[in-house]
Parts: sequence; C-alpha cells; structure tokens
Amino acid sequence: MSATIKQLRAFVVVARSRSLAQASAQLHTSQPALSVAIRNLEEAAGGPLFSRDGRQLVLTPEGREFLLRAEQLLHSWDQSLDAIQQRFRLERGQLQLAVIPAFALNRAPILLAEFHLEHPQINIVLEDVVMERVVQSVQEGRAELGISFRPDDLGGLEFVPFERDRFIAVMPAEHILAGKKAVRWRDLATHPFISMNRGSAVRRWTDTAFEQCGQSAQYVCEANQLSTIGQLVRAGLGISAVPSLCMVQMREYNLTCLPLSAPTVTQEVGALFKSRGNLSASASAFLELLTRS
Amino acid sequence: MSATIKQLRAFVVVARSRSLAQASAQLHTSQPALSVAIRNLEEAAGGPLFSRDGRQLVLTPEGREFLLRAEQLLHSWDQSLDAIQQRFRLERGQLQLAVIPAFALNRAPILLAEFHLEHPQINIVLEDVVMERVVQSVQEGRAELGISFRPDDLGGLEFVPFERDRFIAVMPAEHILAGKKAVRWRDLATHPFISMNRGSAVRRWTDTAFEQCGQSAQYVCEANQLSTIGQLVRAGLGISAVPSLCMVQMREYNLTCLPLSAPTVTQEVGALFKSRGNLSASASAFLELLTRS
DNA sequence: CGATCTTACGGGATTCGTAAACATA
DNA sequence: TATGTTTACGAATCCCGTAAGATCG
Repeated sequence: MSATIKQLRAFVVVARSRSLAQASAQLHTSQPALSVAIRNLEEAAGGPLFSRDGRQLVLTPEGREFLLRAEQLLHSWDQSLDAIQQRFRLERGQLQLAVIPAFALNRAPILLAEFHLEHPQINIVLEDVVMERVVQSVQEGRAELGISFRPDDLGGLEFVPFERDRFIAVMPAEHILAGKKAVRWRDLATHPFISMNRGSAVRRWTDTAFEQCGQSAQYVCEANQLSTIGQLVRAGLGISAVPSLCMVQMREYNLTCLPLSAPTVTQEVGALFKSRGNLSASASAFLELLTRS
Repeated sequence: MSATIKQLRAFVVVARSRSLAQASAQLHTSQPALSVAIRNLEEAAGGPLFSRDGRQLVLTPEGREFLLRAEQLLHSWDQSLDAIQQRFRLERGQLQLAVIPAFALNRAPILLAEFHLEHPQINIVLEDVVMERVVQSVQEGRAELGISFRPDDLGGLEFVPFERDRFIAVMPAEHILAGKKAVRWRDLATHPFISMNRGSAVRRWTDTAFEQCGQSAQYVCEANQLSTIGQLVRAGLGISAVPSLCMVQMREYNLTCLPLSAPTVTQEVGALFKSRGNLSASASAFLELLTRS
C-alpha cells in the first residue's frame, strides 16, 4: 500500500510526542487507528520508523531522517493548498488588464479603486494601450481581460458589452456653438475640426459620421492622444468629437461637451477575453463588477 | 474533504493530457473514478482547476499555478519515500563506527572491505580512538556502533561480545625466549618489559597478570600506541605482552608472538551500542556481520 | 495492577467500476 | 453519430472505533 498525507501527519505528531496515546488525543482519533496508520506507513517506507522498546516509541535513525522530510513535505503541502484557496477567495493573485486610454482615464480609476477596496491583496497590472493592442494583449495572454470598444475583428475572443458610448462634440466654453443644448454633425462641418490620426477606430467612426450627413470635416490637426486633442481644442485651434467616455476628462480642461446627433454614433464598450471558463477568479470578479453596473 | 496524494497524482496526469480518457488509461483506472477524483480535488482547492468547455479539460489560471506546485510536491514526495526505502535497502546511508586501534588496525580493514563490497553506497565513517573514547562516542551519538574490549563501566550501553582475545607475548625473533612454543607471565618478569601507559586498560590487565603469578615486571618504557610498542620491541629495548588482536601487526614488524599463560588473560571483544532497536539498517547489518563470524 | 501498545472484528464511510445519461463536434 | 464527460448505483475496499489481548514498569 502507498503512503498517504494523513499517515504522514500522524507520523509527525507521534514522533514529536513519542506516544501513541498522546498523539491520538491531539489528532482526535483512537490509539489503535494510529497504531495501524504508523504500521502502514512503515510498510510503505520499507522498514521500522520507530523502535518499540518498552512502551515508548523512539525514532530509529531512518525515522529521524524521515521526520525531517515529512515536516518539510507537510509544510509545502499545506502552503500549496492554502495558496490556491487564497486565489479562489481573492485574497491573493493578479488582475491583468489591457484597457483603452479613454476607459483607463475616465472609468478605470473608480472601478479599480472599488475593486481594490474589496480585494486589497490582488495585485492590479494595468496596460493602457490603443484598441488594437488591447486585443493583441488578450490574445497573447499578457492580459486576462481587455476593455475596449467592440473591435471589428474579435480574433477569436469573446466580447461582452457593458456600456454604450455615444460621440459628443467638444469645444471651448466661449465657442459659438457652446450655447446650444445639442449639435448635429453638419454643425461641426462648418468649423475647424481636430481629430484622431488616420487609422484609428475613432477616426474611422467620425469620418463615417460626416459622410452619413453628407458633409466633410475641415480637418486642421490630428493627434494620437485624447488628452492632446483636448488641449488643442482648449487652445482654440478647433473643435472635435470624442467618445462620451472622455467627458469627465474634457470637462477638466474646461471644455463644453454637447450631445451629438444626426447620425447618433454609438459604440459598444465591453470586456474582451479568451473564454469565460479560463478566467481567473480575480478576473471573473472584475468582469462581474463591470457588467453589474 | 481533504485532498490526497492520489488525487494530486491524477490531477497532474489529467492536466498534462487534457483528457480524462487518456489519463484514465495511463493511471489504470476508470474515467468516472478520475472524474470524481478531480471534482473532489477541486472542492478541496476551493474552486475549479479545469474549465470544461466542450470535452476538453483546460487548466484555469489557478489550475496552472496548482500544477506547478503539484509537480514539485509529488517530486519531493517520491524522492523522500525513495530515500528512506534506499536506507532500509542499504543502498544509501552512513555507518558511523568508533573502534579501538587494535581492532581498527587488524580486523576492521577486512570486515569493512567485505561490508563495502556488499553495500558500496554506504558511507563509512571510522573513528579509531582508545576504549574510553569509544564508549563516549557511542553515548554521545557520534558513532552508532562501537567496537572494543568489554569496558568496566558500560555506561548504559549494550555490549555484544563476538570474539575472545587472549594476551600474547611479543619479542624480537632473535630473543632468547623466541624459540619456545609458549611462555608464562613469570618468564616475562625476568626480562625488560615495555607496556602501555598507566591508566589504560591493557596496562591494568598486564599489571593484574603479573600480580596473579606473584611477579612484578621490569618496566623499561611505556607508550600509548601499540605500533610504538611494536617498534620499541623490534629495537630490542625489551619484550611486551599485547592482545592477540595485534598479532598480524606485530608479525609485520618481524616480531615473534607466543601464547601466554599462567594466568591466561582473556578479554571479550564486542560491539557497543545504545539499543538494538535504535540501530540504523546499516549499523544492524554490520553488527550482524560482526556476530556471525 | 496501571498504563500503553497491539491485535481482532464489526460498522460506516469512501472509492471504484459498470451502466446509463448527457454534451459536443 | 461518435467521442468523451458526467451522473447513478451497486460492490468492494479501506479506515475507524470498540473491545480484548499482550507487554512492561
């Protein structure tokens, strides 16, 4: 018969107390049960671990060495199980996220603060990169969870939307349009326009919107970062249209944000991941936090 | 329920093959048995180790970490059990001996060579010291087994004699007594005598022998080491009486050894140890080798 | 005689294997 | 439909606890 963890645990206690009687009390079991457990362990070990001279159990030299190994082994065992249990209880682990800048700047801080408050032992690794790289990071396993607009090509990933975003117009507070309640894309076409660089998803969406209302924008400048665009607008270079996700940030630049329609461009914002079953406990918890709001 | 080694072993095989069917064949068990084993392990771990999407079992992130720990754990486990089994099979271990010089020089080499031939993996540690220190070494655990004449005070140790030693007379080949078949202690009293230092057991025994035949020796020199005594005799300084154990060595010095009687002084040579049960497998084997001859 | 370990044996829990149901490509 | 996993259930095994026996101080 093969040895078991239980036998090892019994062995350590017996070796320490040098008595089956004491050990049995400590282990909440009966003396005879221990007796056979030790006997079976000795059979598995290939020889006597104790010398039974008289009524005291004294470790043999082999037993002494085995005791050292057994203690070490049990420690590793308990530690390993504990570590995994802690991961499932969210008392340990990592949360690897890849997030588009718009979300990273405006939503993520609040959500992550909330998550951290609930699970302070989870180490958060946040990768704030453009949409295409979010997809890539999730595919390549650098991030378990991505947050972005719905990509055109999911690339084998799952996408769970949890928010709808619409484009808003952004302009300096003193701009001529700033007094309106809302604006249309055709209204924007008559003003110098600052946009994202060609090739970005946001740029494609604004281009499409202008097309749909039969106008073309007066591009004066383009930039990669939303914060740069915000500052350009602030400086009076032109106006822009950005996802409403960025509203908080834009308002911090003292810019006016107005609803934008005709067409109303909406985008799904959601979580990207390989598959639900392969998410870690921490990633699942964060996904749940995302989708319950 | 608590996890078991068996479950851990099953987990590793399943994780590697990502299939219960394959793993069950490899483990010589049935699929359903594995299924419940994995389920029970997951219960002990506190969450899912595999994601069961479709019919392939893919490790979850927690499962991946657990796999690393499990492999390490099983390796340590197997290694520990192997190490102990090897000790019992005498394929590994130490033989710590404390031996009096007379035995170390004359008997031990042959015995140890024989032991080493049978058990080449056993590391032999030989401490060749005087009788009193042999007892001390065994008592203090530096040596498991001592070999010496029977000490006056066993000091709580067991003594198992395996040989009787008698004193012999030693002299140069050209000495006047060298032509005899045997000599008596009273014959020695008429010649200059070289003896062990006062305080040694051998000295006490020779003193007693001279007393018993009503003579007193003509001490000319005393020394600590038998080899020194041998060389002194060789140089013609005098004759001596030594344990027959040393006969081989004395003959190598070209000395004549003769039986010595009236009285015939005999001493038990034996093994000293704390208790039979506390001997290691290697020490037991050597003790058996000693006593079977 | 008291304390302790060992052996014997009956009851209970665990585990296993067969068979059937279920799920998926 | 074929392959593979899960569930259900009867059977075997293993383990434990009580009781009796053995041993030593």
